[in-house]
Amino acid sequence: MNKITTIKDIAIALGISTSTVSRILNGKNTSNSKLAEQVLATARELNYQVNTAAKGLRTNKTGMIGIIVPEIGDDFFGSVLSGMEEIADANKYNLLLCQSNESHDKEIELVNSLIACNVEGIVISVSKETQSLDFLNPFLALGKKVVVFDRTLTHPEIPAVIFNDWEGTTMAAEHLIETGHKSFLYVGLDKNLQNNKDRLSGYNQVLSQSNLPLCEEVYLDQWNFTSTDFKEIWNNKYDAIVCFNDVIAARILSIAHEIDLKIPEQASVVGFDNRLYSQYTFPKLTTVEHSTRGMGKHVINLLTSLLNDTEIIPVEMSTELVLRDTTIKR
Amino acid sequence: MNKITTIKDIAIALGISTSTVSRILNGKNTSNSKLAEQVLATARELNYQVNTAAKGLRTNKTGMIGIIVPEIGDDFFGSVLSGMEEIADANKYNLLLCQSNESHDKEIELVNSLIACNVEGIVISVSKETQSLDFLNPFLALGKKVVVFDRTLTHPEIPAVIFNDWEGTTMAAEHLIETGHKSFLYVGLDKNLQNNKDRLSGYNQVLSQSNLPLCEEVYLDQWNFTSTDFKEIWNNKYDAIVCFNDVIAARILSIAHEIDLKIPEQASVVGFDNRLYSQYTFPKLTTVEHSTRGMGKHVINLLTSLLNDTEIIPVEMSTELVLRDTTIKR
DNA sequence: TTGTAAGCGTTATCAG
DNA sequence: CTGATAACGCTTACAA
Repeated sequence: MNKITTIKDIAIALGISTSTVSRILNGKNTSNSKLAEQVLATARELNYQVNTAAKGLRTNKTGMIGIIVPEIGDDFFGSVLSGMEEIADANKYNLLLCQSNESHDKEIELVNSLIACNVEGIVISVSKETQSLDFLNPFLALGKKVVVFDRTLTHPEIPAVIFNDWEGTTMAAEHLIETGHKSFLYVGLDKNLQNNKDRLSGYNQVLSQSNLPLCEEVYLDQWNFTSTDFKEIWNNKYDAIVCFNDVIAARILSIAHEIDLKIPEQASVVGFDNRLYSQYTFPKLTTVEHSTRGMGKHVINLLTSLLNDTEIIPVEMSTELVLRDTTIKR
Repeated sequence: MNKITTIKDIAIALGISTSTVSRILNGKNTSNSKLAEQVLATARELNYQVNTAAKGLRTNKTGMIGIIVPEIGDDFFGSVLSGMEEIADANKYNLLLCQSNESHDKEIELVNSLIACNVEGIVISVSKETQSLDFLNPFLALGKKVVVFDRTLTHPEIPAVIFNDWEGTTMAAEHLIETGHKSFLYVGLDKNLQNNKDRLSGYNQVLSQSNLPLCEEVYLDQWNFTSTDFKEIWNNKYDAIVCFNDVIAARILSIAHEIDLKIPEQASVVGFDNRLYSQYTFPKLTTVEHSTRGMGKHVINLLTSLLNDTEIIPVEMSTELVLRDTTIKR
């Protein structure tokens, strides 16, 4: 079993000191390019890899970022994570991945564990239980940085990255009203999420400008509501069903087949997210698209610029209405 | 800005040595429970968190596992990752997440970066380009452990975790034959993937036992094939279309609406994976389910037992046929 | 049981 | 430019 190569091995091989090796490896010896070449060559030869733990111990820079999301398996977070990894990798940061399983206690535990790992920063999307970001104060007090995204709460020292949800639903509302829709049912997930408020208010704002009644609101468990539940809610009262996200919209389409509710003939349906499967529903789902990978990229950009006082590279986080087959002119 | 608490701070606060603190924190001082209590209390009070980098430097145990997948945003890997995180967390391991973007060069780079982070083990699902696991030999030579999953290649020292894909498609084939299907089209993604061979051979084995012609095979890019492409392939020749996965099956259902191919009346369709959206297609997709989270759990179980010489806790990785509406009796 | 001291791999300081 | 030395936070012989 080989031992791992250290700078000491390189130093011995060339008969020089570890400090010189370290300097050259870090590009801090300007002249003496001949020696530099030798060191680099030997390093390559021995497949030297810096020990980031030792380096971090000395410099207090570990190049690690902690990620806390409620559920990794959720395809929304998966897509955001993918964008995060891309930018982190480009900036030589590593991601330590954790899931809170929607538990606030678990979040607190994870933050401590990330402190233990000496991460430089944390990006987090909070659990449903979480009421405040104050539990991150001990972490901030260490001079570390936090960015909160998607599921956010306000905190004086923590920047938040969210979609402009309001803009997205405004576009959807305008389209629906132009095509003659008059009575809106809004199907949400959790009344208190900031996202929910933004999406709902986008619809309501346009409705009120057009002198139409505001959305009636109903909140359902996205995985478990039944067709009977929905039939009663629907009750032939609405010509537009606007949903918090595509999961809910897809379930409604599925239920519509069961209760013989014709979409889009009897009611139009609009989702939110433009998830992969929204093009596989029948009819194909009209929805609001925003760039989830773009969000992930932006979050890590923001954090790394916080960590290094560098400029933020703008990332497109556009929103647009994707018209498919669940909406129709009335 | 607070400094982080170290064992030194605790030692000073109580007027004892750091070694004593260390021992107590690691549960190595059996008696003198009074002192132990004091240490623990002070640690809690100062919100002490062990510095895992320093600990790892000394003990060569970092508690970190590197994960390399081709694409984090893929919902299959997302789900596997979620299972991994659960077990890793339960065993006090942290996960370092990387994506190869299907590039073998990137994989090599990532392994080096994981060596730099001093991970104890790596779990990897290889890129499409990867032809051999030999690039992991330097890592293995360091006495570290590797487990390969889902997209696997054989290597004398690396255990592989895969689904029993053969079993799954065997069940599907039996069902289709019992319900009177006679001519099979297999739609795959990449002829060389081991998964692909297993799934295909599950179908073919049952067909040959039943004296029916084997599947005709066609391989398509899961995101980009067109309805014209498919119409030509289909050409009214098959009564069963069996697919490598649900993504392909969902696209075929979507295309079927366009080219006026009636599913399941003209042909039955079977997917593989039971992904979330397979219940949102129309008609709802018949598919083979296997536990992706279960796979993730099993992989980390296996790796941690390799690392600690502990026993492997069995995890259910069952396969079953989920009958929905894309198959019919002929 | 306790403290002293050395060392894990690296980098920063300082003297030459 | 280079090398000796100390230090980062922690664990572990070894000695007391």
